[in-house]
Amino acid sequence: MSDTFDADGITLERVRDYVWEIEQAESEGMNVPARVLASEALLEEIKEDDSLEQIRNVTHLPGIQQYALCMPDAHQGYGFPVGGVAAIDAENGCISPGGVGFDINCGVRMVKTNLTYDDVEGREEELVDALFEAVPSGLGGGGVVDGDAETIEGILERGMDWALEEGYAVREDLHHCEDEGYRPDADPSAVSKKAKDRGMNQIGSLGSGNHFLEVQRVTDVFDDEVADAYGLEAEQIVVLIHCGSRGLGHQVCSDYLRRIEDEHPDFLKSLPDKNLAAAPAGSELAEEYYGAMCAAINFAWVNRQLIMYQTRQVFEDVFEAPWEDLGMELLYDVAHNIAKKEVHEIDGEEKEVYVHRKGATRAFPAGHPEVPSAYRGVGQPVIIPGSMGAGSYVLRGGSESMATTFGSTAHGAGRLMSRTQAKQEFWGGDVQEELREENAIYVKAQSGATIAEEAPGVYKDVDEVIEVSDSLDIGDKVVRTYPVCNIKG
DNA sequence: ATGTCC
Repeated sequence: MSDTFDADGITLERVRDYVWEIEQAESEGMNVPARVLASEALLEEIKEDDSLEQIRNVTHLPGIQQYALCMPDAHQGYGFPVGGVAAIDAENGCISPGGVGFDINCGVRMVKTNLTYDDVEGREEELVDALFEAVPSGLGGGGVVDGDAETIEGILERGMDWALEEGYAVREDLHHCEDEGYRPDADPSAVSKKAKDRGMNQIGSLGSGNHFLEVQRVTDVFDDEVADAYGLEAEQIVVLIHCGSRGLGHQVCSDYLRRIEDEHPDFLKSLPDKNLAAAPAGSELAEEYYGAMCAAINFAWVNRQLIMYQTRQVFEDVFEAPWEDLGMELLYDVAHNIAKKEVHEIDGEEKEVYVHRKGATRAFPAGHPEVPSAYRGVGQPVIIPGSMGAGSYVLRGGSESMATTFGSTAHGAGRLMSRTQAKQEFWGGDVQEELREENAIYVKAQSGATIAEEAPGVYKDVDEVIEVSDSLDIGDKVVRTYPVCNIKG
């Protein structure tokens, strides 16, 4: 077992199993070291793109605490790597839109059912067609709800509370959502009219890219006690919904990147990559971005709620029973592109930090006060989608997450290649046919190109990613699922 | 991710 890993000019030292460190070079402007949580096999893949340079650049941000982190699914992104975690002093540091990502509150929710695979097998096409019909997907406009200006304000201001008031949610849905589906710091007045206009006709829509709705079956139970607390068991049918804040969140990110360039040019010039653009903590711009981002977070939660609402209707039609009788409770909804003010113990003292999780999932452990009461005894559910050919995992927040990763773990399998490269390697129709004939997985998409971009071979091995999380006790395996049918943009 | 460039 070697103690260093040479990644083409960047040297990583092994701290312990699955923990690698890029030493802090103060002369180069690094404020802290960088850490990468990965097996050697994953590190071999991670080193092939710019992730390691990017995470080293992140350590230059003023006020960053302890170390910048790459989760095991890391790949290169815009400024920050996707799969990046950075905790930055909320008083004397900064907040970075690039550390959140364009798709603010991209995230995942899992809906349970009391159906088993036997109930669905042979009816996949009927189900996938009905879901495709009921859930708007693809680029551009068209949502479940036709919004006006007042609707948008309500959603941005109140998040899932809006959905409850309007009859799209039941109270229990809010309890099974990170932050109860509502960020009180949201400031709709900090969201541009252009962003609101883009969101207006996208309320309740999947979007494109890696976003999808997938019916799955539970294939493996790793922890009986926690699975029982979550209400999950072998052969059970569940539904996974993966999407974000659509054009609205994208526009918020673009607007504030532009304003940082205009209003803080000197600060920007001091950073190694202009795509790391950050607003100094305490500045008016930092407050406005935080308020706008929180509003976009609320929008994304309503978006996933409306897609779940439609899913419940579809199951009622197809399986001819009220959704309550079908056991279609929300297990949990997690955000994986987000920055939040949180208090963490750092060097023995409690400190308020902006925890940036860009392609990383909150993974709070048992006993944490922010874990909903139903799950507080075992830790929060962490939902990690794999590719449409691999299946997904439910983890529980692990005992070491607070000490190791500011309460975070991975968010997916992580890409192995760019979308452009994926389209050269795969053809959508072939991928779709192979999944159906060899794996009995029914995929329906607006665009063949999207299927190629999201082909299973485009992703890292989700089992390997989860092994790292489980071994480090930051997110522990509870159940694994396998796809039944999938709709996407 | 995204009305894949204002």
